[in-house]
Amino acid sequence: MDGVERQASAARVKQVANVLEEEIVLGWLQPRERLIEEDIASRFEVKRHVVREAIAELERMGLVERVQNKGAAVRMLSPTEVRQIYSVREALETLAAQQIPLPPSPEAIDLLVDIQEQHAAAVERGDSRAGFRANMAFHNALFGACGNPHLVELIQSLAQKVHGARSYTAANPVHLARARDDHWAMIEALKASDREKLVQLCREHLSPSRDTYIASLEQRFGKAG
Amino acid sequence: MDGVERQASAARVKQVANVLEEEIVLGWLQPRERLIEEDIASRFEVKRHVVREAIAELERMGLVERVQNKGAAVRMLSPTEVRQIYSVREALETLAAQQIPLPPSPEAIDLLVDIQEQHAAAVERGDSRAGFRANMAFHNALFGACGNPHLVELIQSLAQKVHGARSYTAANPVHLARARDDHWAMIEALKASDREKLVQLCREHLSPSRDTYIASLEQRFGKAG
DNA sequence: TTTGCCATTATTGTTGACAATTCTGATAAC
DNA sequence: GTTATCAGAATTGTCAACAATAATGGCAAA
Repeated sequence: MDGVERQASAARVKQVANVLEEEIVLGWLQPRERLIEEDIASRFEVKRHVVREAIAELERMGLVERVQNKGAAVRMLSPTEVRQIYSVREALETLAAQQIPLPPSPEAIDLLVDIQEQHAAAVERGDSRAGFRANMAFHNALFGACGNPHLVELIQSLAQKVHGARSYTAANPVHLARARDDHWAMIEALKASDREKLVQLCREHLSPSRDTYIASLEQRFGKAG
Repeated sequence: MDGVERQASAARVKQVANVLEEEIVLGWLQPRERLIEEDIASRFEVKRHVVREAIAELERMGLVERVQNKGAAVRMLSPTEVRQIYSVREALETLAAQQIPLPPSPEAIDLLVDIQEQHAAAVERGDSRAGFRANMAFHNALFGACGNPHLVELIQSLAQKVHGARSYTAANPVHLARARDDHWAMIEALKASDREKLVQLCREHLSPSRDTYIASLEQRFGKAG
């Protein structure tokens, strides 16, 4: 028996994919940067076929682009794509917000407050990695309250797609602080059973990161795209 | 040089996945039925790792379920899941219908008419396989006109998830005829630039297959689930 | 200096063999 | 007759070596 219990391979695949996802989101891996299977394999101490599955997962999420015999590279989203994705996100997230039963259960509130305290702490100490995780957890918990897991799944998948577009905001203190405030306001709206306010907050919560990304993109590469 | 040009493996994976998808949808593969990797591999004359990727794809689509060391089996959707998925489908498809620019381009109409003629012909001669394909093509073309590929992608993925629930309707002449009539009506609404009618048609188009599936499921397994 | 070609290297794709696990059916104990 | 146990078969998971392809860099010709 090994000292460390041997994980099921499915779990290892997920783990590798998650770490790579974070590194893309946080901008440690730049667009166009290639993902070399063997390098990743040795880094995570897994076999190459595990890395292959993880990369396939990232491809499905839209974070990475694969070309036959040329491998995978971090994907670059065009401003148009970003706009389209955010447009659908807005529709789905407001839809979910409209379906959250009000008043929410005390447990749901407690969970959100719990997560949000972690998020606030991460923002406080400038830990963008923990901030990213807590942010994702908050949105999952919030929209999870709508009671339709399939809707939540779609929201998650769309959020994942633009994660790559968030490296510009995920490390920016101003945006992080703003997100934190938004989250607290959402919790207040839930407590007050103010659906209109909640929906509005969800909608407005999306714009800043979208606009920041598009602006920085157009600045770097010109207005085309 | 081979007589048949050798396909890229990515294409072969897709092809295998598509055929298996059809067989699940048409009920040739029953729920709980296992998918044996080697059998499939020899049937399609591909290597096992190709089959594995294809099955992983089906798992992502939600058509099969995988268990560690036990393989994949056709997935059974509970009535609750079906209801939840259709609820999101309705939201997304009406959303897309609302975004289709009116009046539509003549080319778009021509394309839809073209596809729909194939669909009608398939219904006429009772070819459920061709009917399934044409039906899918019609919906892709229709919602594709909304101009947001990411929205279309979500609609497709949701449709795929409940494909397995459609084996009851996909082979039923009454339902096929009804779908055919609905499609023609949609084309008419497009021609008339009658958005309200179009949206209504899209919404009502979904109910029959959902209700039929749920009813047959509850009849077979009782009202639980 | 630049450009085109070629050999070398780096990387991905494919394969078959083997290991680990689960399923099946027969046998024996109760 | 039923249940427990176990060997063998069937099936999935893992691996390392090999093949195929694309990237790299050097060298010669202009």
